[in-house]
Amino acid sequence: MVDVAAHAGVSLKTVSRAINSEPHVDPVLAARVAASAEVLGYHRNSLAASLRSGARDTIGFLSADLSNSFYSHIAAAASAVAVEHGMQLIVASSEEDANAEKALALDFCQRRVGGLIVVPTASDHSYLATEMERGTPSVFVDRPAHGIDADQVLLDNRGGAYAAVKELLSAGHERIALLFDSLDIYTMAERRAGACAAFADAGRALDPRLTVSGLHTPEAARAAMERILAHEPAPTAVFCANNRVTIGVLEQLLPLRSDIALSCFDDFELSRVLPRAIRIVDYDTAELGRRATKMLIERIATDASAKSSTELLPTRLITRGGTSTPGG
Amino acid sequence: MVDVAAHAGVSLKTVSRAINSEPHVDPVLAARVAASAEVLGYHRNSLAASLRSGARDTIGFLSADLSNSFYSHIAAAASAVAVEHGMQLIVASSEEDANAEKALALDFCQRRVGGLIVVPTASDHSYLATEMERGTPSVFVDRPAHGIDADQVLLDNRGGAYAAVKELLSAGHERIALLFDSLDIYTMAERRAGACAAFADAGRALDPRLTVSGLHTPEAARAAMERILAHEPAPTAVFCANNRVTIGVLEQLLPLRSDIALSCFDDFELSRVLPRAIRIVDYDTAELGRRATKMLIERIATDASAKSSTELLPTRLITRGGTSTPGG
DNA sequence: CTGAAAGCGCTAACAT
DNA sequence: ATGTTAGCGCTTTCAG
Repeated sequence: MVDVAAHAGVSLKTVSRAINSEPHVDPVLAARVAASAEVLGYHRNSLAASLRSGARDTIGFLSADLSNSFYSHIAAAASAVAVEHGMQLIVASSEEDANAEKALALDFCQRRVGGLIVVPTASDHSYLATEMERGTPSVFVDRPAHGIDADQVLLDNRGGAYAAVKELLSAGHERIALLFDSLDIYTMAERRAGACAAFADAGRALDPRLTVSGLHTPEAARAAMERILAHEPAPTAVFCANNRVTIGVLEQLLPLRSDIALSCFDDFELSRVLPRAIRIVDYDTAELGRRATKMLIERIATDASAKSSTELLPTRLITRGGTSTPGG
Repeated sequence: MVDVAAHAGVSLKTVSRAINSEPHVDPVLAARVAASAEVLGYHRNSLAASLRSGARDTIGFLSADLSNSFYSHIAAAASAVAVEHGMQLIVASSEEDANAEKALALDFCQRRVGGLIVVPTASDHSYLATEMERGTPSVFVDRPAHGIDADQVLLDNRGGAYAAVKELLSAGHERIALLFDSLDIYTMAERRAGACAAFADAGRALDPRLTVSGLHTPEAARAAMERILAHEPAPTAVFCANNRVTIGVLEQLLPLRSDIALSCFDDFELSRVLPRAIRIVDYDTAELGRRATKMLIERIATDASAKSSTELLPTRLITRGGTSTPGG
């Protein structure tokens, strides 16, 4: 930069102003600076710039599992919004490890990110309180924060499950199987609560023999479905609480050409191609990332003192597969 | 940091050494420094550190389309390798826009990234030559670089297509339809070349009425398949050159309960659940990202002068769907 | 509208 | 093993 200043015959500060296209710079000088920069192959060092100015133009995105396409979609949407606002997204994945999450979050803070978007794993996030006070706000996505008061963007898990199960009940289904992943997972507990509420509103209770949780893989879900079909009078409907469960259940039911009604949380690739119809609790994944990023940028811009808020993204029931959405 | 030094009663440099846990530091002093840092709530500023030391501990990942799960898987794998090596990944998506790609790449360079991993869109990458000379190496993933000599990690598109089509020919199929996306896309041209080679080796020529390209969406592929079935004697086998084509073809064929043999490039979610068997040219997506990151880190570590290399990742033929992989 | 000086937080290169 | 001094590349005062 000093070289550019010398070459252009102006002061360092003028180069700085010209490079950043600040107002009140003589266009002639600005042009001369630009020319000199070009000749000398000058490249601005934005690290050095932000060191002195304290500007924070990058956002840290900390996912529990980036190779899960659900979260990578969120990250992609977040990145787009960040770039739109002249910021960049740094991403890292904690691989569902609470210690890794903490280490990565702190590393992001050392890099002086403007803020953190976290898909949390760790049960305790109080270590972020210090960072927030020091000027690094966080927003939590998909799962709530614990031990700390922060902005959040969550899905309406409870409402979505409620709507799906209520629909099955209204259709007159007497025997409804409910299949969940581990109830330790926040989203699962919420979805179960929604299902329970629908049953309660219909004046009915869950059938414990048709309600299974802890199904962590498609294979576990498939086996659970097989067991239910073998030992009980067949259910007339099944509610699958996430897409892994759905896939397992489909593996079991499709070959049987079963006409058991299916209602499932989470859409998935190829759901349209299914040879049978299926109801899906759908939502806008990218919107989770967009909303979180906007909230964070908003919080960075205004003062951190504002009360933290939680946004609940709506879900909707759609039909997929069968002949219902030809070519869709 | 000066405060910490004062509090601990040592010099600035000792604090620096202690914080970075350099060797040759009195453990007693180190402990005192750590304690003071804790008390004062000191956080290292890694931006300032790398400004002075010139260290470059972040990698820029520039994807053509991050919301495409294929690329986000690559990014996730790259991030994991980067973190393993004490670096972080910054990601951005050019959204298949050559200008955006250039702007983002240059922005990464301004941030003094250690190197760039690029899933290219732009046809011309000569603008990166300057950056490479100035010490920012690039490696290209999935698609080759143009107008510049750089490291690359590509799929064996040609070999995979060759194997798939050869298998169909060996099985005695007389009428094989070949469906491609636009041949302007590098991977498509390669896959077509592989298919042609298989035909040539069998002493046969492609049937132009059964060979369609430019199928950019599942719907276009579905319509193409419909047209072929309507106007020609039905093919006994179809080769789909990517997963969007495959989905479109499945939308057309599944409702018909057709037993036309299917051989498709790219695996996809739910392929196992298909009610019919399908041959798939499969590969390790994450490995693309891992290899690229390792190549880049290697190149950063050694001198940039080494000859650039191209790695070709192998593909393999697998069977999915039907009853062939129960529960798999 | 332009410039000179000071300094962001840290580390490299010497001392000691 | 520890301290001193200079300076990374830029921006921010504050003067002109």
